[in-house]
Amino acid sequence: MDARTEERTWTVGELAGDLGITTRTLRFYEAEGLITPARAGSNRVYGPREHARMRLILRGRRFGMTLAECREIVDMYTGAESSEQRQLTTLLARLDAIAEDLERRRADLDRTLTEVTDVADQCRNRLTELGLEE
Amino acid sequence: MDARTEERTWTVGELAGDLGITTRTLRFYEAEGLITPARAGSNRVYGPREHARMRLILRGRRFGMTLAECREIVDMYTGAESSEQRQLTTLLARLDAIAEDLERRRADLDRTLTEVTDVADQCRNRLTELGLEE
DNA sequence: CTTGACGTTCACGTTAACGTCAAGCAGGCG
DNA sequence: CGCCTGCTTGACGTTAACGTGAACGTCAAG
Repeated sequence: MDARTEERTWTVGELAGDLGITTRTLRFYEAEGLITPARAGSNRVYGPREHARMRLILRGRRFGMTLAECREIVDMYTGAESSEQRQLTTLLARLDAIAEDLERRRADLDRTLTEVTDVADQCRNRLTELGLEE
Repeated sequence: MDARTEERTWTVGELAGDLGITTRTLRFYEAEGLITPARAGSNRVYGPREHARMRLILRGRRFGMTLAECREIVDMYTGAESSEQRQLTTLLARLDAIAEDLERRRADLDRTLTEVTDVADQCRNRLTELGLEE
């Protein structure tokens, strides 16, 4: 019965619930060419591949990337194995650029984090002072 | 001549150029209550205080915060010294929540970064393979 | 005195990323 | 059978964060 190729599938509603988004978002992303689920008749069928792809996209969104940027990256991921030498080279360049950007963001975030915790510490000190004065 | 209180000032255009944004953005932020520059006649005059405030806001924006969130944070920063005990407590709670969020983002970013560098490494391996085969 | 380069306010336009109906089909259930 | 639930495709509405232009003031240079 070919049981080993039986992969889990999701409907729009299921996947949306699973990912914490709405069905509208899934359909919108499809219209924008970010995902291409299979069809059972007219109904969308999402497989594990689409599930992973969506998680990638959503992570991109969390980092403030536009949908176009998300698509670019996800396409690069999925096309990484099948690429020819020339494409691999340009892909590698893009990946390095992205990594560089991410490291900049990381440094930025670290600075912000220490600043925030510093202010929080000042608050704590001020509070203990106030507590001792009265 | 009270020279020690002479602080550097900027016009809209200067500050915009300095921060890499447009004058429209500065005026918009003012209309939204994020900054309140002084005036020389009808012209806006920005001091070091506004400059720093803007850098804070822009950093918030880089992290994908909305202007409302930026305002909240910046207001908290500047109001940190003058606050009373009750306000300090709620302020501290907010700061801790923000720090927690930032740490989550940081972990997320780290995961992404390692993933990207992993894929890049796979690319490099694949490229050296291709180089050896021919 | 006119020409630019800067500033001002007011107001409508734009884009991304969805939300929100509307109208209709398909299947299961009491 | 009627109803409910969940799917479908449009199509229009919405919000944030500015862009863009109009219409005007002001000051220094030529």
